[in-house]
Amino acid sequence: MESAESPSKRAPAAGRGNRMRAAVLEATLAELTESGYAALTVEGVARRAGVHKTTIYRNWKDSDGLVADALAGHFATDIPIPDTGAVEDDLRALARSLVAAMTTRAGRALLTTVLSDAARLPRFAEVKHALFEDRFRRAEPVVTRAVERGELPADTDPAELLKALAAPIYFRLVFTGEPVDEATADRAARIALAAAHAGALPAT
Amino acid sequence: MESAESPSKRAPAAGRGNRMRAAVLEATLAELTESGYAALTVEGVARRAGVHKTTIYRNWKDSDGLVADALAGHFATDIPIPDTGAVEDDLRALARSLVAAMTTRAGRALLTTVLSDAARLPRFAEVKHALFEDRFRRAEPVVTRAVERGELPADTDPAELLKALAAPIYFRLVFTGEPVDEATADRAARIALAAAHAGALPAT
DNA sequence: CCATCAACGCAACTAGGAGTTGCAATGGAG
DNA sequence: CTCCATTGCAACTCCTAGTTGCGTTGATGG
Repeated sequence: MESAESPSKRAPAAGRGNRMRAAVLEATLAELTESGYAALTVEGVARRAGVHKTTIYRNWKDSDGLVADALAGHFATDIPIPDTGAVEDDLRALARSLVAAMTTRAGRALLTTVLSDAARLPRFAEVKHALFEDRFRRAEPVVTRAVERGELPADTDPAELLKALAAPIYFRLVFTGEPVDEATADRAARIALAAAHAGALPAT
Repeated sequence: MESAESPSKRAPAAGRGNRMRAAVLEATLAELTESGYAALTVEGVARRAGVHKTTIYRNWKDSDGLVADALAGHFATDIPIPDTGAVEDDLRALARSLVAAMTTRAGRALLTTVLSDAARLPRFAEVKHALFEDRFRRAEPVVTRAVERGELPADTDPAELLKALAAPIYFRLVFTGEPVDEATADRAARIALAAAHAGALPAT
């Protein structure tokens, strides 16, 4: 998404903008974590970043673009895809990775932000999509391998199984507010596996 | 939660305040549905309700109290508890009721509001609790009856089963944005049932 | 090493919502 | 029909969004 170079002109000062950008995005995440999306102010971010608000407005279209950038950066780290040779272990590993990523203070707050009504903005929808669709697609081999090994019914839908795995974890995180730990992850794996074995997750 | 009567004074004009209150709460829901929580303004609500903003400030502590009241009112309608004699039918009925309640435009928008960072305020936490804990508790007989009939393992945790039922539905609603219909409800019932039969939902 | 110019700092705006206050208008209970 | 609680209204203060013009700075090419 970076703009093309204009070779006739002098190169724009390289490190300065990047430092500023990093400071602002970090400050945005911190503000979101502490106060939430509805309470976010550009001036607050500017103060925390040690930057003037005009600088922010010159680099981001509006505060939503800023938040979207910050979230995209934070959730850019991919979850490792396990391959132990046993579905149950793989699913448990996936679930535990998810739990670990979402139980940090920042993870919770930023998840909340992604789910807030900001989600009606296209930029946020993209971040959300990357978080819940693309990530899941990357993990699908875990299921297809298990099917090939004969551990799961042949018509098991990989995406559906992964959603059945993630749903109980996100549900506790976001809705009931109950503690979420490795036991939660293991239980989610057990539920998803039971559903798959029972043939409750057929490809449509 | 109504204030105690003061018998020595004249009775406060009865119908007026109630009409105003209803108009304001309805306007609040409409604004939330259209624009979301972050974009909500007291003046906007006042305009839509045909009321002056001072009136709102005199009747509600702040805009959060207003939103909390509106949400509590909207979600006050309870879901009917089925008792068909067969767990599978009961669970399907519960799931379908949930889907019906949450797939209206207002239902989606208000669910989003409950999940927004407004949730860090105590008033919203109460609404959320009523929505996700109390409701579930009311539905627990569906599970206990099934256990008594021998349809489910004796150590099945009612709350866990109901959460396993609701989780996939909410997950699609809130996270992936996929369409949610009766087929989704039926699949959720199948997943929850498979997990229960497999003994994956034991009481802790 | 240093001049240059893009990017940043800064002040001063406009616009609008949050939340408050004093007073006038009104409508419902008695 | 009267009275007074409640609402309408205007005029505030304070804060943030977002913009503009100009002065300042610092990284880079020469």
